Amino acid sequence: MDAELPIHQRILADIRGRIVSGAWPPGHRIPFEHELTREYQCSRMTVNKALSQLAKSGLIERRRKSGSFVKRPQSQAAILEIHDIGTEVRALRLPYRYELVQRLVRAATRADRERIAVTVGSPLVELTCLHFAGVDPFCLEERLISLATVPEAEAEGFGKTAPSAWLLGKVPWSAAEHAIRAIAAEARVAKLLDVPNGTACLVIERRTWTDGKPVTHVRLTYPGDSHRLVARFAPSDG
Amino acid sequence: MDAELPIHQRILADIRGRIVSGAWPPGHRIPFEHELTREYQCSRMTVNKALSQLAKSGLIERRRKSGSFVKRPQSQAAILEIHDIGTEVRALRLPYRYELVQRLVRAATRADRERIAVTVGSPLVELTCLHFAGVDPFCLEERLISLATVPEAEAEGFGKTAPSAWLLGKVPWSAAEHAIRAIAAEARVAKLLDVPNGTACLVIERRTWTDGKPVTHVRLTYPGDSHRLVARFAPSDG
DNA sequence: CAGTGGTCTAGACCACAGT
DNA sequence: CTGTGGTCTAGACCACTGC
Repeated sequence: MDAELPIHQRILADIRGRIVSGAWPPGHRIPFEHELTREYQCSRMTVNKALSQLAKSGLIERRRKSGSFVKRPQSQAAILEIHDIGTEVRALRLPYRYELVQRLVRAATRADRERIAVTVGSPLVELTCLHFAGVDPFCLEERLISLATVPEAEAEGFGKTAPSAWLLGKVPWSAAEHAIRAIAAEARVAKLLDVPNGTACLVIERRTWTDGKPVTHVRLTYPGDSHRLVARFAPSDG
Repeated sequence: MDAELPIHQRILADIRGRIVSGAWPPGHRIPFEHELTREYQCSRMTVNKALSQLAKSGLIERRRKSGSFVKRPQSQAAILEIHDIGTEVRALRLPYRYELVQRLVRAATRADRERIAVTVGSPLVELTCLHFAGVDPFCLEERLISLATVPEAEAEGFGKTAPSAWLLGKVPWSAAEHAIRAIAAEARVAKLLDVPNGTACLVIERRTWTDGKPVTHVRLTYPGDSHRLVARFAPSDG
């Protein structure tokens, strides 16, 4: 039947199947490693590989001297994939256009500290950009970039290149934090997005760090219900 | 300095650090296993454990005969944790209250098929519930449960127990799909949430399956900007 | 063909938590 | 103390792939 999976993957799949199907409910004790060793005719390392992975993915809990137990599903975790806006638009089979509305270089104010964790007075680039799908504004991007962390941003005009793409190629990797909420479009936002005042908008804010230093804060505002974020349940291991 | 990490975790952290810091850019070849074996004075299995994990978490790519290479960051993935509403409210240090507004048992209409993938005519429970934080409505829950998949739901009144908690204990595990968007509250929703008509609301819709069969569709509507979804970047391994 | 990673073994020692 | 999982070793064979 199966296409000759490695032993540890077979063990993992078997156990996961029993948990997912409900045959082994939360709290159920999984056979000890040495029992599985006999059952699958393999060494303990192989069994351990499977069980460690199940533990890491949160399906089971392992306790010394007691054994391994099926965990209660806890916080629903979903993987949210956040794509590049251009890619997003083109996936809708609409022509994509980027437009820089404003670019400022200035010193950070106290108000900026809530958006990007820099000290007051440290240099920033502030960008306002629009992303179009066809003729309609698809997304308003308001961004701060810390010049202390990314000094190269001072020389970049962002007239042609969208800042997200530029940053991806420039700043190596990072930690990030997302916040998603709904707002009513205020006058300035409404005008830029060409929608009536007070239109419900989806706002995604993302803070990014590299090596502990703040890189950028971006606020993406999507008008109306034109945009949906889709996430699938975390399947974790495989 | 370090608190005596296991060797494989030290290797993993070292390599991840070099990738995340940018010292090893995308495309950079990671030392071969046998090289790391010498560097860390450990066996190949230990090195392999670290590298396999890095590969599984998507930071590196491994190719036989060629070696292991730093991957380009691809689609930004963030882990979105979706907690139980009661837990959420209590985390805000507010008293939580659950209230059932309406409970119906009926046959699925064609309109339901967009929400929950059942055949027309198959039996459903339809629930409308409110979750309160203090005296204010915090979240409106509109839910369909497929009685074909979860027949026990017919006997449950949901007067005291919120359906999410009940389902978690009843239906084993599942696949799920989330959609997040912003809407303007229509009259009925606005009245239930005690907000003005047209208030921007955050809507989370979740479809759940078990073993390929549809379990439930739930629409959670959070008024105004009272609610923020927070996601952190997927750090994967650790 | 040769070198890489993928997998596996049959041991071992240790830390830790129940008894 | 005992039994569990956590980690590690020093080998081994194989599959794949680039030369």
